[in-house]
Amino acid sequence: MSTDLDQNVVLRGERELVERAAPLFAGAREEFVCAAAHPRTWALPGAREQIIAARRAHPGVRAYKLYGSEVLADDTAVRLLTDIAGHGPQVRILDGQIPHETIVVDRRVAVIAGEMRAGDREFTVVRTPAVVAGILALYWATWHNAVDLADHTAEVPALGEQSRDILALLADGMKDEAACRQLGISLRTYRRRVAELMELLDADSRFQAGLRARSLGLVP
Amino acid sequence: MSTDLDQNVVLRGERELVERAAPLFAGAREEFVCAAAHPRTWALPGAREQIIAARRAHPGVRAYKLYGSEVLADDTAVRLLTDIAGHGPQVRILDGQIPHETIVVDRRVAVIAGEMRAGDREFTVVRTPAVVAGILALYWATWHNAVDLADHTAEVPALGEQSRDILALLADGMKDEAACRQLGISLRTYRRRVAELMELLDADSRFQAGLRARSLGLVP
DNA sequence: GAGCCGCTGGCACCAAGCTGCCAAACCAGC
DNA sequence: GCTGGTTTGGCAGCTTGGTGCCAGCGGCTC
Repeated sequence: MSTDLDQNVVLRGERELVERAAPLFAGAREEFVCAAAHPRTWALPGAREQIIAARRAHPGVRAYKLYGSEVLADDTAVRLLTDIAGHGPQVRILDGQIPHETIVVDRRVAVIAGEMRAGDREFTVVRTPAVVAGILALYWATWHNAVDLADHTAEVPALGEQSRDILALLADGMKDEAACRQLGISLRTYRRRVAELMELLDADSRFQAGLRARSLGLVP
Repeated sequence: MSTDLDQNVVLRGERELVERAAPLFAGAREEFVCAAAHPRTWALPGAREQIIAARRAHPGVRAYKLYGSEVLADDTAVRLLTDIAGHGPQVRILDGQIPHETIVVDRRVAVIAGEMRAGDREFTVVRTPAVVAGILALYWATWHNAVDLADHTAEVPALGEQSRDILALLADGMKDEAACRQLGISLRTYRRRVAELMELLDADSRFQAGLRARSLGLVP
């Protein structure tokens, strides 16, 4: 373990992290921000629960948790995060990857996870105020562009193959007449499909449907 | 000036920054990433040009420049950045603020601008690998969600007050009949406006118009 | 004033979209 | 085979959207 004027410390392995930094996490008084690829970041059993329990003892702490979009593919992770979000912390999902876990406590101390080395991960604890502030600045910039977990799970009505085709045709600005011929279905059925789609998107007009479809990323 | 094992250094004032870190910037061999609120960050005359000239001498260096959305309001800044983008560096605009300037050179050294102190700004130079990597991770996450300057200047057809109202009404899913009454104009004129809007958006159908309006961020 | 814009709104007409109704077709399971 | 439920498509009628045409109303210059 190397020390820079006792400001910046490198910890090796989660055990050491838990021993040295857990009190630090639990000691959060105002703000606890965290970015990670996936909630299952703490390999060490119990460490996670310990920290969560400590945090729940201080409900005044604002907690912000940011994850990469890959968690959305993991149902149990989504459930876990939804549960967490129900207990106070704000949870957002970033459209992209978060390769390095980062935690900042009370705007004073940052912990950055690093590479594996000799089977253990390294964690760097940073206290230099300007560096912590710089990390936070980037964090908030990223946070601002991420979307709330609730919005993420609410959306994406999971539509079928044909519905996607129809959306594509609508997006091309094609008339119903031409679109239904292209799909090899009758005009009546095509419009039925569109109506179903609009109901699914909770849209009152086709304009609104286009809007929603774009918002939900259902169309390129 | 305090030193942590000569790894992390705090520099006071731009003069010291230029003296100590300019060679570092100019020495970039692979990658030069930078985030700032505004390109007019270097108060010291000449420093900026010096660095740019040095960088142009090494065209192999990939340069990434990220700015806050406030620069879009500054015409001269936009022109400057467009010029820069024409010379190789990628320039993106983030939808939000970037309160702390950050520069990372060759994935090895990070410079973070801090507070004013005694009339001078402080700059912190970080070399700790994990911290630099963590900063970069957040940087790229942010970068990924920012949009290219060129896209930004190309889009946004700059529509008037009433057009925005009409977009809002369309987005509400309101019928033309109701919308025109709300605006206090005739149905005929309302539809004229909508037709103009659709031409502006290059849309063949209202669905497509909704799509485009959303893509261009013309509607919340 | 007359004459010339450019914009607006009313009318008419057509095109496009929406939906109820019913018969035909399809697809289980029996 | 038959039977009951679902899906499809045609028809019809209605609503909504789209646009050409022209009259009216400013504001403008000459």
